[in-house]
Amino acid sequence: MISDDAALDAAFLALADPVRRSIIARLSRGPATVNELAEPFEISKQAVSKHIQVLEQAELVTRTRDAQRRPVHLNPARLEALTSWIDQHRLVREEQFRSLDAVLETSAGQAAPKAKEEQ
Amino acid sequence: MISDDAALDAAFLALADPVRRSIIARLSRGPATVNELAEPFEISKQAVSKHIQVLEQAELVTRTRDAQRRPVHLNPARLEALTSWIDQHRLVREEQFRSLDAVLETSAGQAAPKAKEEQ
DNA sequence: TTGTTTATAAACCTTTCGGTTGATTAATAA
DNA sequence: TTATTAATCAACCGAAAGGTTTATAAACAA
Repeated sequence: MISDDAALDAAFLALADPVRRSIIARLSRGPATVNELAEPFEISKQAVSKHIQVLEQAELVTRTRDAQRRPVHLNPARLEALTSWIDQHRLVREEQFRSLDAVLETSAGQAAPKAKEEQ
Repeated sequence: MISDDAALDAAFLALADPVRRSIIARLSRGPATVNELAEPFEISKQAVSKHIQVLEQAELVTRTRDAQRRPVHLNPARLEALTSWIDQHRLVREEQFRSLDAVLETSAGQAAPKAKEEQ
């Protein structure tokens, strides 16, 4: 389970690009080589290679070796770590919106409580 | 449920920053004003205001009005949309990694010559 | 009215991102 | 050996991100 800032930065940033998300979607059906992954896109193979490096650095994918090929594999554990982070902050209290004024009144009373940071 | 590329870009990008994730974490405990949200950080309030705009544009948060204040509220639905996207691509087959060569053999059948033999 | 609080806008700077092209490495095939 | 295939490296470019400071707007309090 990651909760490290830099690791979350890298992972969320990696998913913030349609090409990389598309690569993830492809890999969810099984491993693929760079050439295979590059084929659907109109950008250069080098650009796709860079995208894969971004995903790899975020540890969302791993790579193996098969002769000249460097097959790319999804790392489902990292994806799960992201849903885990999100779930921890998804706020259940549905009434929070309605009781806004009351909440503000209360929390503005004293100096704002030092945020506890994500964990 | 969002699946729109631009919306996903914006949402994942918004989470790819420790300040913005920290803001989300804070908001998961209830709404807050810009000043309250800015207090824990060493950056300027203007910078925090920009971060909030990024979150707002990604529709991860919404804003209301309370006199001079512009309270920020979490939008749990958007967060859920992200976990939903991830879950759709989280690949269950655990054996995928082991059967790499077989998979490559199959998918490379028409594109490449003879793949490597079993290890 | 004047002043204070809350927040944004505008201009600017530096770093990073996503893309390109051309050269290079590594493994394999002939 | 030479050629082919698979992929990366390196240098470069324009656009966007994240920060700053200064100035402005909007609501309220006196």
